[in-house]
Amino acid sequence: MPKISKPVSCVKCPYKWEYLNLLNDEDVNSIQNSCTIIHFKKGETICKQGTDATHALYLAKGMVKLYIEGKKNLILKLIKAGEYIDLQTVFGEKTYKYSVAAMEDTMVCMIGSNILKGLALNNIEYLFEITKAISNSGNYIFKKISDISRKQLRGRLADALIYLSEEIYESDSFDIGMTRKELAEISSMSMENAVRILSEFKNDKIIGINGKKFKILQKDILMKLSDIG
Amino acid sequence: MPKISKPVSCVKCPYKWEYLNLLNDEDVNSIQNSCTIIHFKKGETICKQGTDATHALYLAKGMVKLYIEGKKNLILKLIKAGEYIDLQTVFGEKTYKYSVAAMEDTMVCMIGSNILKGLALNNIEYLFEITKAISNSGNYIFKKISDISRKQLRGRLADALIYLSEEIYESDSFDIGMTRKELAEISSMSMENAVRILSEFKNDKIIGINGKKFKILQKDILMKLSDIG
DNA sequence: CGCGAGCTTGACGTTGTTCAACTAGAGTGG
DNA sequence: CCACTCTAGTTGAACAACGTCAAGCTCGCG
Repeated sequence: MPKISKPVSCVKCPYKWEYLNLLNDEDVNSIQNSCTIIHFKKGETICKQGTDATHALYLAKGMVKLYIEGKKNLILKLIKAGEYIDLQTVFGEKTYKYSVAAMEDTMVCMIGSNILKGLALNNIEYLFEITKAISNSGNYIFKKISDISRKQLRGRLADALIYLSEEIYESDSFDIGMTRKELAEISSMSMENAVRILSEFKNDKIIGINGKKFKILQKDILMKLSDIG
Repeated sequence: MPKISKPVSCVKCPYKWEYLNLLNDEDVNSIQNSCTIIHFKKGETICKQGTDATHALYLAKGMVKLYIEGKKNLILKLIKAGEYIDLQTVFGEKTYKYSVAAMEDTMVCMIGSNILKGLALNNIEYLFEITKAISNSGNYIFKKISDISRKQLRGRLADALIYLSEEIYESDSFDIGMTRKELAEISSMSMENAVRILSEFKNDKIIGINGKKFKILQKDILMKLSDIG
């Protein structure tokens, strides 16, 4: 079960949102009072598709996957520490359109939706940054939907590998930190096909694989595969 | 070529955005001064994927399609009069992630990005409504991506027909106002398959078709097809 | 040592795209 | 007014892409 606590000081918190300092002391205080800190273990569900959002979820530490559930899951994106997970559900229709689960041990700050909305309405620069964040988070989805609906297996898997390398781990060598099944769910394909194409890439010396440790050897080819789809 | 003019009065405009009255006179004035009205004919491109947004586009009259270009297009949604077309490109990263084209004769108000952002920063209720609009527009895309990535042809075409009937034309009988190719681009399939499945639906008396005039005869079956994917 | 979860590979059937041929209707120029 | 052409729509058949099923493998853990 998740471990629950209260923040000691939001102002001094090393994990705080970069725009928190746009708020005055009183407003930070009201965040701090309404905030609950929850620790999730790897695999635990943080929010569930179909339920209503009652809190804004700020990801202070760790990493989560945001995915759509169904007969087969589709992972839309991974989120790293320092971002709100779900602002558009707080400011728009309040039903979650997706589920979120921890990819590693994770620390989440839950702030009551009404508290956050209330003080956004009191501080326009803060609201402006929130609006920017929501906009950019939406923009990412456009790329995803176009990639998934048009590219074939190799292109989609290349996309996933580039995504992990550039956006998530920011290195050519990384531990994917997930199962083959999850990698397939990022690329919207069956687990077997993900494995098959990984083997192809390995045989063609495009990537090196050792268990969950991946190394991108020929990024130009991956890029090309992503390009031609 | 598009026909260009200036607004006479934004306050008295019958097509104005429903939240325009949150602004004070001075701010409405600055919108009116910076606004250019453009009339597009059916088929004309309103904005082009890959270019940078310099203006907010408000759709006063008509209907447009918002689509991602590539070897094959994917129509993400149709937008009816009374909405901004692209707020997330104004408030987030300013490169258009999609193209927009007129589905019928259309009237668009172009308002300089900086003007709109500037007065959003002066009027918090206005910004709040903008934030809500951006959030909900993003939420729609989540449904789309999950439908497209997981359902098969029949389910996706059923989705498109239900979408046209419920969201766009709000009737069981409607003129689709687009080619079979565009209908296929909504459902992310080849034009030939769209035609084939339409014929199936027609033979099974699920829908009636006469040229571009469609009539939904057995909505429950369409719903079921959408459900089982 | 045995068990189970995750991984790997091959074979096969299904789904969807592409190519090709044909039809109907709308617009054009003689 | 009639050929001509062009585009949208329609249908069939071949082929490629992808998912599913099944079998076996490996590694960590009790």
